[in-house]
Amino acid sequence: MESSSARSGGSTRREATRQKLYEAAVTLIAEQGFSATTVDEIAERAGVAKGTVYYNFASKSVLFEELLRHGVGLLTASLREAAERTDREGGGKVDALDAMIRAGLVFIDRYPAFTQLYVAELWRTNRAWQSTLMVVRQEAVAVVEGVLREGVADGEFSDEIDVQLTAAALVGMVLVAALDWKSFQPERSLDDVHAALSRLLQGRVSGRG
Amino acid sequence: MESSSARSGGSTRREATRQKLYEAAVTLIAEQGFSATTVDEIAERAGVAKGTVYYNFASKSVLFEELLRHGVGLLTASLREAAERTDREGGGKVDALDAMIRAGLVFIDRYPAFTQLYVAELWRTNRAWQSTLMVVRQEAVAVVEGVLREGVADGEFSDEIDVQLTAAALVGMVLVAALDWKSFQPERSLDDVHAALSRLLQGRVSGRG
DNA sequence: GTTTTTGAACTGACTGGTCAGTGCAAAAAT
DNA sequence: ATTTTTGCACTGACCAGTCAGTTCAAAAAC
Repeated sequence: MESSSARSGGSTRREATRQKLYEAAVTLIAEQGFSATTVDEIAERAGVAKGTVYYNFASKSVLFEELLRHGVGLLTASLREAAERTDREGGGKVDALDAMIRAGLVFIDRYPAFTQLYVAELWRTNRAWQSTLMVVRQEAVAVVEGVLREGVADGEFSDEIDVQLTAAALVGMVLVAALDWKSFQPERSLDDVHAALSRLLQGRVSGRG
Repeated sequence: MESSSARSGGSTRREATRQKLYEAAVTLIAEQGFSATTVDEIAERAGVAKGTVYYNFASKSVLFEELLRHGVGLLTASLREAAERTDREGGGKVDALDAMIRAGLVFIDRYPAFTQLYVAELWRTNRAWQSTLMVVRQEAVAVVEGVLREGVADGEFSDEIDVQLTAAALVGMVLVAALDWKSFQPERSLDDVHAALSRLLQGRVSGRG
Protein backbone atom coordinates (compact mmCIF):
# COMPACT_ATOMS: atom_id res chain seq x y z
CA MET A 1 0.00 0.00 0.00
CA GLU A 2 1.06 3.50 -0.65
CA SER A 3 0.94 6.29 1.89
CA SER A 4 -1.53 9.05 1.16
CA SER A 5 1.23 11.48 0.23
CA ALA A 6 2.11 9.41 -2.80
CA ARG A 7 -1.53 9.29 -3.78
CA SER A 8 -1.62 12.29 -6.08
CA GLY A 9 -0.13 14.74 -3.59
CA GLY A 10 -2.04 15.14 -0.34
CA SER A 11 -5.72 14.32 -0.24
CA THR A 12 -7.95 17.15 -1.33
CA ARG A 13 -10.78 15.89 0.79
CA ARG A 14 -8.87 16.33 4.00
CA GLU A 15 -7.74 19.82 3.06
CA ALA A 16 -11.31 20.80 2.29
CA THR A 17 -12.42 19.59 5.70
CA ARG A 18 -9.69 21.55 7.43
CA GLN A 19 -10.72 24.65 5.53
CA LYS A 20 -14.32 24.20 6.64
CA LEU A 21 -13.14 23.84 10.22
CA TYR A 22 -11.06 27.02 9.96
CA GLU A 23 -14.02 28.96 8.70
CA ALA A 24 -16.34 27.66 11.37
CA ALA A 25 -13.85 28.23 14.15
CA VAL A 26 -12.90 31.74 13.09
CA THR A 27 -16.46 32.99 13.20
CA LEU A 28 -17.38 31.37 16.46
CA ILE A 29 -14.20 32.33 18.28
CA ALA A 30 -14.43 35.90 17.03
CA GLU A 31 -17.93 36.14 18.44
CA GLN A 32 -17.51 34.32 21.72
CA GLY A 33 -13.84 33.96 22.44
CA PHE A 34 -11.74 30.80 22.53
CA SER A 35 -12.86 29.32 25.83
CA ALA A 36 -16.53 30.07 25.31
CA THR A 37 -16.51 28.26 21.98
CA THR A 38 -17.00 24.53 22.20
CA VAL A 39 -15.58 21.93 19.90
CA ASP A 40 -19.10 20.61 19.41
CA GLU A 41 -20.18 24.00 18.09
CA ILE A 42 -17.25 24.18 15.70
CA ALA A 43 -17.98 20.71 14.39
CA GLU A 44 -21.66 21.42 13.97
CA ARG A 45 -21.09 24.70 12.14
CA ALA A 46 -18.57 23.02 9.85
CA GLY A 47 -21.01 20.22 9.19
CA VAL A 48 -18.73 17.42 10.37
CA ALA A 49 -18.66 15.11 13.36
CA LYS A 50 -16.77 16.00 16.48
CA GLY A 51 -14.34 13.16 15.94
CA THR A 52 -13.34 14.69 12.63
CA VAL A 53 -12.04 17.76 14.43
CA TYR A 54 -9.72 15.54 16.42
CA TYR A 55 -8.81 13.53 13.39
CA ASN A 56 -7.57 16.70 11.72
CA PHE A 57 -6.15 18.59 14.68
CA ALA A 58 -4.43 17.36 17.81
CA SER A 59 -6.53 19.56 20.09
CA LYS A 60 -8.72 22.62 20.23
CA SER A 61 -5.65 24.78 20.94
CA VAL A 62 -3.73 23.38 18.01
CA LEU A 63 -6.64 24.09 15.69
CA PHE A 64 -6.62 27.66 16.91
CA GLU A 65 -2.86 28.05 16.58
CA GLU A 66 -2.84 26.81 13.01
CA LEU A 67 -5.73 29.10 12.27
CA LEU A 68 -3.71 32.07 13.55
CA ARG A 69 -0.69 31.15 11.46
CA HIS A 70 -2.84 30.69 8.40
CA GLY A 71 -4.58 34.06 8.78
CA VAL A 72 -1.61 36.23 9.63
CA GLY A 73 0.28 34.60 6.79
CA LEU A 74 -2.31 35.98 4.39
CA LEU A 75 -2.07 39.47 5.91
CA THR A 76 1.72 39.59 5.86
CA ALA A 77 1.85 38.50 2.26
CA SER A 78 -0.66 41.15 1.33
CA LEU A 79 1.23 43.94 3.10
CA ARG A 80 4.50 42.89 1.56
CA GLU A 81 2.97 42.78 -1.87
CA ALA A 82 1.58 46.28 -1.45
CA ALA A 83 4.93 47.70 -0.38
CA GLU A 84 6.79 46.02 -3.21
CA ARG A 85 4.31 47.03 -5.84
CA THR A 86 4.54 50.68 -4.81
CA ASP A 87 8.31 50.38 -4.92
CA ARG A 88 8.27 48.95 -8.44
CA GLU A 89 6.00 51.74 -9.57
CA GLY A 90 8.50 54.29 -8.32
CA GLY A 91 6.35 55.68 -5.53
CA GLY A 92 7.86 57.14 -2.37
CA LYS A 93 7.62 55.66 1.09
CA VAL A 94 4.53 57.67 1.93
CA ASP A 95 2.87 56.00 -1.02
CA ALA A 96 4.04 52.65 0.27
CA LEU A 97 2.55 53.38 3.70
CA ASP A 98 -0.64 54.47 2.05
CA ALA A 99 -0.78 51.33 -0.07
CA MET A 100 -0.27 49.23 3.04
CA ILE A 101 -3.10 51.00 4.80
CA ARG A 102 -5.31 50.09 1.90
CA ALA A 103 -4.06 46.51 1.90
CA GLY A 104 -4.86 46.33 5.60
CA LEU A 105 -8.35 47.64 5.01
CA VAL A 106 -8.94 45.19 2.19
CA PHE A 107 -7.84 42.36 4.43
CA ILE A 108 -10.08 43.40 7.29
CA ASP A 109 -12.93 43.92 4.87
CA ARG A 110 -12.50 40.36 3.67
CA TYR A 111 -11.76 38.69 6.99
CA PRO A 112 -13.39 40.77 9.71
CA ALA A 113 -13.88 37.82 12.02
CA PHE A 114 -10.25 36.88 11.89
CA THR A 115 -9.21 40.43 12.65
CA GLN A 116 -11.51 40.58 15.63
CA LEU A 117 -10.16 37.38 17.04
CA TYR A 118 -6.59 38.47 16.46
CA VAL A 119 -7.00 41.76 18.29
CA ALA A 120 -8.79 40.04 21.14
CA GLU A 121 -5.98 37.59 21.71
CA LEU A 122 -2.90 39.62 20.88
CA TRP A 123 -2.09 41.13 24.25
CA ARG A 124 -3.17 38.29 26.45
CA THR A 125 -0.52 36.60 28.51
CA ASN A 126 -0.20 33.12 29.96
CA ARG A 127 -1.92 31.40 27.12
CA ALA A 128 -0.75 28.32 25.32
CA TRP A 129 -0.40 29.94 21.91
CA GLN A 130 1.31 33.07 23.26
CA SER A 131 4.62 32.39 21.53
CA THR A 132 2.99 31.57 18.21
CA LEU A 133 1.14 34.83 18.40
CA MET A 134 4.29 36.84 19.06
CA VAL A 135 6.16 35.38 16.14
CA VAL A 136 3.29 35.95 13.81
CA ARG A 137 2.66 39.50 15.04
CA GLN A 138 6.29 40.40 14.55
CA GLU A 139 6.23 39.19 10.97
CA ALA A 140 3.38 41.55 10.17
CA VAL A 141 4.60 44.61 12.07
CA ALA A 142 8.11 44.13 10.68
CA VAL A 143 6.83 44.91 7.19
CA VAL A 144 5.64 48.33 8.36
CA GLU A 145 8.81 48.93 10.34
CA GLY A 146 10.86 48.07 7.27
CA VAL A 147 9.17 50.71 5.16
CA LEU A 148 9.59 53.30 7.90
CA ARG A 149 13.29 52.51 8.22
CA GLU A 150 13.85 52.77 4.48
CA GLY A 151 11.99 56.07 4.53
CA VAL A 152 14.27 57.40 7.24
CA ALA A 153 17.34 56.11 5.39
CA ASP A 154 16.55 58.00 2.23
CA GLY A 155 15.46 61.13 4.06
CA GLU A 156 11.80 60.98 3.22
CA PHE A 157 10.92 60.58 6.92
CA SER A 158 12.39 62.52 9.82
CA ASP A 159 15.18 60.58 11.46
CA GLU A 160 13.71 61.47 14.81
CA ILE A 161 10.73 59.18 14.48
CA ASP A 162 10.55 56.13 16.68
CA VAL A 163 10.21 53.33 14.16
CA GLN A 164 8.82 50.68 16.47
CA LEU A 165 6.28 52.87 18.20
CA THR A 166 5.21 54.59 15.03
CA ALA A 167 4.69 51.28 13.32
CA ALA A 168 2.56 50.04 16.20
CA ALA A 169 0.56 53.27 16.20
CA LEU A 170 -0.08 53.04 12.46
CA VAL A 171 -1.21 49.45 12.74
CA GLY A 172 -3.48 50.42 15.62
CA MET A 173 -4.93 53.30 13.69
CA VAL A 174 -5.94 51.07 10.80
CA LEU A 175 -7.06 48.20 12.99
CA VAL A 176 -9.35 50.16 15.24
CA ALA A 177 -10.72 52.42 12.53
CA ALA A 178 -11.50 49.39 10.40
CA LEU A 179 -13.17 47.45 13.18
CA ASP A 180 -15.26 50.49 13.95
CA TRP A 181 -16.15 50.82 10.31
CA LYS A 182 -17.29 47.19 10.11
CA SER A 183 -19.13 47.35 13.41
CA PHE A 184 -20.85 50.72 13.27
CA GLN A 185 -20.83 52.06 9.71
CA PRO A 186 -20.69 48.99 7.49
CA GLU A 187 -22.39 50.84 4.65
CA ARG A 188 -19.40 53.12 4.05
CA SER A 189 -17.10 52.30 1.18
CA LEU A 190 -13.54 51.18 1.55
CA ASP A 191 -12.37 54.18 -0.46
CA ASP A 192 -14.09 56.47 1.97
CA VAL A 193 -12.41 54.93 4.98
CA HIS A 194 -9.10 54.85 3.19
CA ALA A 195 -9.36 58.55 2.40
CA ALA A 196 -10.00 59.42 6.04
CA LEU A 197 -7.00 57.47 7.23
CA SER A 198 -4.79 58.83 4.45
CA ARG A 199 -5.65 62.31 5.56
CA LEU A 200 -4.73 61.53 9.13
CA LEU A 201 -1.46 59.90 8.09
CA GLN A 202 -0.41 62.90 6.10
CA GLY A 203 -1.25 65.36 8.84
CA ARG A 204 -3.96 67.02 6.82
CA VAL A 205 -6.31 67.12 9.79
CA SER A 206 -5.20 70.31 11.38
CA GLY A 207 -4.66 73.33 9.14
CA ARG A 208 -6.84 74.69 6.35
CA GLY A 209 -9.13 72.27 4.50
CA MET B 1 -13.87 58.65 41.31
CA GLU B 2 -13.57 56.49 44.36
CA SER B 3 -16.13 57.98 46.74
CA SER B 4 -19.22 55.82 46.81
CA SER B 5 -21.37 58.89 46.19
CA ALA B 6 -23.86 60.12 48.76
CA ARG B 7 -25.79 56.86 48.90
CA SER B 8 -27.20 56.29 52.35
CA GLY B 9 -26.46 52.60 52.76
CA GLY B 10 -22.97 52.73 51.25
CA SER B 11 -20.94 50.78 53.76
CA THR B 12 -17.21 51.26 53.37
CA ARG B 13 -16.37 47.72 54.26
CA ARG B 14 -18.48 46.28 51.52
CA GLU B 15 -17.08 48.73 49.04
CA ALA B 16 -13.56 47.65 49.97
CA THR B 17 -14.44 44.01 49.31
CA ARG B 18 -15.92 44.90 45.95
CA GLN B 19 -12.78 46.82 45.09
CA LYS B 20 -10.62 43.82 45.94
CA LEU B 21 -12.82 41.65 43.74
CA TYR B 22 -12.55 44.12 40.86
CA GLU B 23 -8.81 44.12 41.09
CA ALA B 24 -8.57 40.35 41.22
CA ALA B 25 -11.01 39.89 38.37
CA VAL B 26 -9.43 42.47 36.10
CA THR B 27 -6.03 40.85 36.24
CA LEU B 28 -7.25 37.32 35.76
CA ILE B 29 -9.67 38.12 32.98
CA ALA B 30 -7.10 40.22 31.17
CA GLU B 31 -4.71 37.28 31.22
CA GLN B 32 -7.07 34.45 30.48
CA GLY B 33 -10.29 35.89 29.19
CA PHE B 34 -13.71 35.84 30.82
CA SER B 35 -14.72 32.24 30.23
CA ALA B 36 -11.37 30.79 31.15
CA THR B 37 -11.37 32.58 34.49
CA THR B 38 -13.20 30.79 37.30
CA VAL B 39 -15.03 32.37 40.17
CA ASP B 40 -12.94 30.28 42.56
CA GLU B 41 -9.78 31.86 41.14
CA ILE B 42 -11.17 35.35 41.51
CA ALA B 43 -12.15 34.73 45.13
CA GLU B 44 -8.80 33.21 45.94
CA ARG B 45 -6.84 36.03 44.36
CA ALA B 46 -8.97 38.61 46.18
CA GLY B 47 -8.46 36.75 49.43
CA VAL B 48 -12.13 36.23 50.16
CA ALA B 49 -14.45 33.25 50.26
CA LYS B 50 -16.43 32.22 47.24
CA GLY B 51 -19.65 32.96 49.04
CA THR B 52 -18.56 36.56 49.38
CA VAL B 53 -18.42 36.93 45.62
CA TYR B 54 -22.07 35.94 45.38
CA TYR B 55 -22.99 38.05 48.36
CA ASN B 56 -21.62 41.10 46.54
CA PHE B 57 -22.51 40.33 42.94
CA ALA B 58 -25.45 38.53 41.48
CA SER B 59 -23.31 36.51 39.07
CA LYS B 60 -19.97 36.28 37.37
CA SER B 61 -21.32 38.25 34.39
CA VAL B 62 -22.67 40.99 36.58
CA LEU B 63 -19.34 41.33 38.35
CA PHE B 64 -17.71 41.73 34.97
CA GLU B 65 -20.25 44.23 33.71
CA GLU B 66 -19.89 46.44 36.74
CA LEU B 67 -16.16 46.18 36.38
CA LEU B 68 -16.42 47.47 32.82
CA ARG B 69 -18.60 50.38 33.81
CA HIS B 70 -16.30 51.26 36.66
CA GLY B 71 -13.15 51.21 34.52
CA VAL B 72 -14.44 53.09 31.52
CA GLY B 73 -15.94 55.63 33.88
CA LEU B 74 -12.45 56.40 35.12
CA LEU B 75 -11.12 56.77 31.58
CA THR B 76 -13.93 58.99 30.39
CA ALA B 77 -13.57 61.30 33.37
CA SER B 78 -9.86 61.53 32.77
CA LEU B 79 -10.27 62.38 29.08
CA ARG B 80 -12.89 64.97 29.81
CA GLU B 81 -10.75 66.55 32.47
CA ALA B 82 -7.80 66.78 30.07
CA ALA B 83 -9.89 68.45 27.38
CA GLU B 84 -11.42 70.93 29.78
CA ARG B 85 -8.12 71.83 31.40
CA THR B 86 -6.57 72.61 28.02
CA ASP B 87 -9.60 74.70 27.20
CA ARG B 88 -9.30 76.69 30.42
CA GLU B 89 -5.64 77.28 29.74
CA GLY B 90 -6.50 78.75 26.38
CA GLY B 91 -4.89 76.02 24.26
CA GLY B 92 -6.19 75.14 20.81
CA LYS B 93 -7.92 71.92 19.85
CA VAL B 94 -4.66 70.34 18.79
CA ASP B 95 -3.44 70.90 22.31
CA ALA B 96 -6.62 69.35 23.63
CA LEU B 97 -6.09 66.29 21.44
CA ASP B 98 -2.53 66.09 22.62
CA ALA B 99 -3.57 66.34 26.25
CA MET B 100 -6.09 63.58 25.73
CA ILE B 101 -3.45 61.37 24.18
CA ARG B 102 -1.40 61.88 27.31
CA ALA B 103 -4.38 61.22 29.54
CA GLY B 104 -4.99 58.00 27.63
CA LEU B 105 -1.39 56.94 28.09
CA VAL B 106 -1.49 57.72 31.80
CA PHE B 107 -4.62 55.66 32.15
CA ILE B 108 -3.17 52.69 30.29
CA ASP B 109 0.03 53.02 32.27
CA ARG B 110 -1.96 52.78 35.47
CA TYR B 111 -4.48 50.17 34.43
CA PRO B 112 -2.88 48.04 31.72
CA ALA B 113 -4.90 44.96 32.62
CA PHE B 114 -8.17 46.77 32.27
CA THR B 115 -7.15 48.13 28.91
CA GLN B 116 -6.22 44.69 27.68
CA LEU B 117 -9.51 43.25 28.75
CA TYR B 118 -11.44 46.12 27.23
CA VAL B 119 -9.81 45.77 23.85
CA ALA B 120 -10.31 42.04 23.93
CA GLU B 121 -14.04 42.34 24.48
CA LEU B 122 -14.93 45.46 22.56
CA TRP B 123 -15.68 44.04 19.16
CA ARG B 124 -17.16 40.75 20.18
CA THR B 125 -20.78 40.10 19.37
CA ASN B 126 -23.45 37.93 20.92
CA ARG B 127 -22.25 38.38 24.45
CA ALA B 128 -24.33 39.17 27.50
CA TRP B 129 -22.66 42.48 28.28
CA GLN B 130 -22.62 43.63 24.65
CA SER B 131 -24.99 46.52 25.21
CA THR B 132 -23.22 47.73 28.33
CA LEU B 133 -20.01 47.75 26.38
CA MET B 134 -21.48 49.80 23.56
CA VAL B 135 -22.85 52.46 25.85
CA VAL B 136 -19.64 52.76 27.74
CA ARG B 137 -17.53 52.84 24.59
CA GLN B 138 -19.62 55.58 23.11
CA GLU B 139 -19.17 57.72 26.22
CA ALA B 140 -15.41 57.56 25.86
CA VAL B 141 -15.17 58.02 22.09
CA ALA B 142 -17.70 60.85 22.24
CA VAL B 143 -15.22 62.96 24.18
CA VAL B 144 -12.72 62.72 21.33
CA GLU B 145 -15.41 63.29 18.73
CA GLY B 146 -16.53 66.38 20.64
CA VAL B 147 -13.11 67.95 20.52
CA LEU B 148 -12.79 67.17 16.82
CA ARG B 149 -16.17 68.75 16.09
CA GLU B 150 -15.33 71.87 18.02
CA GLY B 151 -12.05 72.05 16.15
CA VAL B 152 -13.87 71.86 12.83
CA ALA B 153 -16.38 74.46 14.00
CA ASP B 154 -13.77 77.07 14.76
CA GLY B 155 -11.72 76.29 11.69
CA GLU B 156 -8.74 74.74 13.40
CA PHE B 157 -9.40 71.43 11.68
CA SER B 158 -10.29 70.87 8.08
CA ASP B 159 -14.04 70.52 7.64
CA GLU B 160 -13.41 67.58 5.35
CA ILE B 161 -12.33 65.27 8.12
CA ASP B 162 -14.57 62.40 9.07
CA VAL B 163 -15.15 62.98 12.76
CA GLN B 164 -16.29 59.50 13.66
CA LEU B 165 -13.62 57.63 11.78
CA THR B 166 -10.85 59.99 12.78
CA ALA B 167 -11.81 59.67 16.43
CA ALA B 168 -11.75 55.90 16.18
CA ALA B 169 -8.39 56.01 14.43
CA LEU B 170 -6.90 58.27 17.10
CA VAL B 171 -8.15 56.05 19.88
CA GLY B 172 -6.72 53.05 18.08
CA MET B 173 -3.40 54.74 17.59
CA VAL B 174 -3.01 55.42 21.30
CA LEU B 175 -4.46 52.08 22.39
CA VAL B 176 -2.25 49.89 20.25
CA ALA B 177 0.88 51.94 20.69
CA ALA B 178 0.42 51.91 24.45
CA LEU B 179 -0.24 48.19 24.65
CA ASP B 180 2.85 47.61 22.57
CA TRP B 181 4.82 49.88 24.84
CA LYS B 182 3.70 48.00 27.95
CA SER B 183 4.22 44.61 26.36
CA PHE B 184 7.49 45.03 24.52
CA GLN B 185 9.31 48.15 25.71
CA PRO B 186 8.12 48.67 29.28
CA GLU B 187 11.32 50.48 30.17
CA ARG B 188 10.49 53.48 28.00
CA SER B 189 9.12 56.56 29.66
CA LEU B 190 5.64 57.89 29.17
CA ASP B 191 7.05 61.18 27.87
CA ASP B 192 8.93 59.28 25.24
CA VAL B 193 5.88 57.46 24.01
CA HIS B 194 3.83 60.61 24.16
CA ALA B 195 6.37 62.46 22.04
CA ALA B 196 6.28 59.77 19.36
CA LEU B 197 2.50 59.86 19.15
CA SER B 198 2.40 63.66 19.19
CA ARG B 199 4.71 63.70 16.23
CA LEU B 200 2.49 61.31 14.34
CA LEU B 201 -0.64 63.30 15.19
CA GLN B 202 0.85 66.50 13.88
CA GLY B 203 2.06 64.94 10.67
CA ARG B 204 5.68 65.52 11.50
CA VAL B 205 6.66 62.08 10.31
CA SER B 206 7.15 62.75 6.65
CA GLY B 207 9.10 65.85 5.71
CA ARG B 208 12.41 67.15 7.03
CA GLY B 209 13.43 66.28 10.62
C1' DG C 1 -28.82 43.01 66.72
C1' DT C 2 -27.81 43.66 62.10
C1' DT C 3 -24.79 43.34 58.29
C1' DT C 4 -21.22 41.05 56.14
C1' DT C 5 -18.19 37.30 55.57
C1' DT C 6 -16.77 32.54 55.86
C1' DG C 7 -16.03 27.92 54.06
C1' DA C 8 -17.20 23.71 52.83
C1' DA C 9 -20.39 20.58 50.73
C1' DC C 10 -23.39 19.81 46.93
C1' DT C 11 -25.73 19.88 42.36
C1' DG C 12 -26.52 19.70 37.67
C1' DA C 13 -25.18 21.07 33.33
C1' DC C 14 -21.55 21.18 30.23
C1' DT C 15 -16.98 20.09 27.79
C1' DG C 16 -12.57 18.37 25.94
C1' DG C 17 -11.03 14.39 24.49
C1' DT C 18 -11.50 9.17 23.34
C1' DC C 19 -12.41 5.10 20.77
C1' DA C 20 -14.59 1.21 18.56
C1' DG C 21 -16.66 1.07 14.49
C1' DT C 22 -18.51 2.56 9.51
C1' DG C 23 -18.16 3.83 4.55
C1' DC C 24 -15.80 3.98 0.57
C1' DA C 25 -12.66 4.20 -3.34
C1' DA C 26 -8.39 2.58 -5.01
C1' DA C 27 -5.21 -1.36 -5.20
C1' DA C 28 -4.34 -6.20 -5.25
C1' DA C 29 -5.52 -10.74 -5.92
C1' DT C 30 -8.13 -14.05 -8.18
C1' DA D 1 -14.10 -8.92 -14.65
C1' DT D 2 -15.02 -9.87 -10.13
C1' DT D 3 -13.88 -10.44 -5.50
C1' DT D 4 -11.14 -9.24 -1.64
C1' DT D 5 -8.21 -6.30 0.94
C1' DT D 6 -6.39 -2.05 2.55
C1' DG D 7 -6.34 2.12 5.01
C1' DC D 8 -7.84 6.96 4.99
C1' DA D 9 -11.38 9.92 6.51
C1' DC D 10 -15.00 10.27 9.25
C1' DT D 11 -18.61 9.17 12.94
C1' DG D 12 -21.07 9.88 17.37
C1' DA D 13 -21.99 7.81 21.80
C1' DC D 14 -19.52 7.94 25.86
C1' DC D 15 -16.49 9.25 29.91
C1' DA D 16 -14.13 11.67 33.40
C1' DG D 17 -13.47 16.02 34.87
C1' DT D 18 -14.77 20.95 35.56
C1' DC D 19 -17.34 24.92 36.84
C1' DA D 20 -21.14 28.37 37.94
C1' DG D 21 -24.13 28.81 41.17
C1' DT D 22 -26.61 27.34 45.76
C1' DT D 23 -27.07 26.48 50.53
C1' DC D 24 -26.44 27.32 55.21
C1' DA D 25 -24.84 27.36 59.86
C1' DA D 26 -21.74 29.83 62.30
C1' DA D 27 -18.44 33.43 63.07
C1' DA D 28 -16.81 38.10 62.70
C1' DA D 29 -17.34 42.90 62.15
C1' DC D 30 -19.90 46.86 62.73
